[in-house]
Amino acid sequence: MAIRVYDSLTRQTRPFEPRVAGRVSIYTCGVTPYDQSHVGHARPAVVWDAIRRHLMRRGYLVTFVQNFTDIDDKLIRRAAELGRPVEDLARQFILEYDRLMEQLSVMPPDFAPQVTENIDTIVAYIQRLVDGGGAYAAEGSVYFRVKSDPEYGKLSGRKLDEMLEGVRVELEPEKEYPGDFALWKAARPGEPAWPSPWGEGRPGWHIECSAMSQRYLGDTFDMHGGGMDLLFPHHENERAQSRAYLGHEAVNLWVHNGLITRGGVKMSKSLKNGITMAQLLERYSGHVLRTYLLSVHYRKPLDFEGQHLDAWQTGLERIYRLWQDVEAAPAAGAIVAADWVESLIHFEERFLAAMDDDFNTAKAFGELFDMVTAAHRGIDAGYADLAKGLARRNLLAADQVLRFLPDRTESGDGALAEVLLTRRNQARKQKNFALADALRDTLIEAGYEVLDGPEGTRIHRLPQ
RNA sequence: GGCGACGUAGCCAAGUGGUAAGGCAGGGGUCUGCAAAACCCCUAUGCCCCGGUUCGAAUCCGGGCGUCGCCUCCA
Repeated sequence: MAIRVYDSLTRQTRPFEPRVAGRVSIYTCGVTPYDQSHVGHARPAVVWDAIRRHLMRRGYLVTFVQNFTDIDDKLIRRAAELGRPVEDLARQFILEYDRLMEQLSVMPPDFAPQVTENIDTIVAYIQRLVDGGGAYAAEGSVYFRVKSDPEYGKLSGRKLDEMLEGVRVELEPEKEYPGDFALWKAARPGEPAWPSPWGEGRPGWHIECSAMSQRYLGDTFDMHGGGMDLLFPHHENERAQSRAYLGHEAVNLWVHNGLITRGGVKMSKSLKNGITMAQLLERYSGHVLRTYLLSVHYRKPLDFEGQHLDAWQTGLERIYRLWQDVEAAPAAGAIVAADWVESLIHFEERFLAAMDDDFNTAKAFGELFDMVTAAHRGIDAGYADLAKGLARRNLLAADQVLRFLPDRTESGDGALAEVLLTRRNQARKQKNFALADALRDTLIEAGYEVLDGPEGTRIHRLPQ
C-alpha cells in the first residue's frame, strides 16, 4: 500500500516517505509567460494535478508550489518585439495560463510565486552563496562556482569536463570556469533591473527555484517536478545551489515527466512543431485532452497526433455513456455472487494500487475500462440496480483522482427533442419505420444519441 | 562524438523473473423492425535480432540493429 515513486537522482523507484508524517510538500517548475501555452505546458500540469489528487485521496495534506518565471531573456526579447512592457506581457500570459488550467480541471497551486515578487529573497540567497564561497561576483554579475560541488553532474548523469569538450562557446570571459552559470545578471540598458550589492541587474534563470521553493516549503521538501528537458542544466544547477546554500539536499525525490512528441519527434520551440492549447481546445474538450495526457505513464514520451486523440475520445465516450446511465442510480443494495460483482466491488483498491505504483494513470484507466465492462455485464445479466449503484460509486471514486467526468450531464429532456421522441415512438408502434428513421436522423443531427432498449428509448447528448 | 532512454498485435498502451492488462480499429455472434448502444467469442504460441543465466525471461546479463532525447532556449 506504500506509494512508490521513481527518483531521477538515484534512478530507482523508491517507497515514498514524507519528511513530515501526513504531509507532502511539492515544488514544480512553472512556465515563462512570454507566449501562448502549448501541450508541453499542459502535460506536467495535468500529471501533477493527478498526483496531488491521489496523495490527497491517500490522506496526505499536500502543499503545492509552482512558480512563474516572469523575468528572463525570452520575455524581454518578446516584449521588445511587441513594444510592450515586460510585466504587461507576463501578466497577460499568466492569466491565459490560469484560464487554461481551469479548462483542464487543474487545481490552482497553493502558492504561485513570481520571480519579480521575490527579488529580495533571491538577492539574500545569492549573498549567502557568495559569502560561503560557492559563488563569486565579476563585472556586476554573480556566477555559481560549479567546481565547488563535487556532485555536480550527478542528477543529469554527466561529467563536468566531458560536457564542456569543444561544444561550448565562451560568451562571458569574466567566468572562472566555462561551466559556471549566472546567479545574477548585470543590467543591460533598457532592461528591467533591480538594485543589489553587485549593482543593478536581475536574477539568472536557476536561482529563483532554489530561493522560492525554500521560501515557501522550507529547507527540505518532498518532491520536485518538471519536464525531462529541465534535468540539465536547470535542475542540475538548482541542486548545486541548494546544496551549497544548505549544506545538504533540499529535495527528497526528483520527478520528471516525459516530453510531448509529434510524429515521434520532440515538440520544441526550435522545430516550431508545437500546438497551442487554444488550437486543441477548438477540437477537443478539456476532459478529452486532460485524460489523453493521463493515458500514458507520465515518464514516457507522449505523441500528440489527432488520430490518437480521436481514438482515445471514442474510448472515453464509452465511460461517459455508462456515467449517464448510472449518474442518478441509488446506492447498491443486496449483493449477489458473480464475477462482475467481484470486479465492481474490488475496483477501487485495484485503481488505487495502480496509482500507488509510481502514479500509473495508464494502468488506472485500464482498471477503469475493466470496471465499465463489468458494470454492463451486470446490467445485461438483469441486475441493473446493483450494477449501476456500484458503478456510480466506482466512477466517482476514480473521478476524485483522474477528473474525467463531465461537470454536468445534459440530459435529453429538451422540449423539442421530447416531442420528436414521442412522435418516433408512435411511428414505430404503427410500424411506420420510414418516418421513425427520419425522426431518429433528425435527433442524431441535433447531437443526440438515440438508444433503443428493452425499457424503452432513451436519448441523451454526449458531453463535448 | 559523450551521456541517457526506449523498441510489446494494424495503431495507442500497461506489464522489471512465473507463463502477455486496457483502449481504438477489424472479424463472427446475441439483442433490435433496421440501426445505434451494450454483451459474448475471435484477432501477439509471442514482446527488435542473436547469444547467455535460470526449473522458468517481454522482464536479468552480453553483443548487435533501430528510434528518440540531453549536451543550446524549451514543460
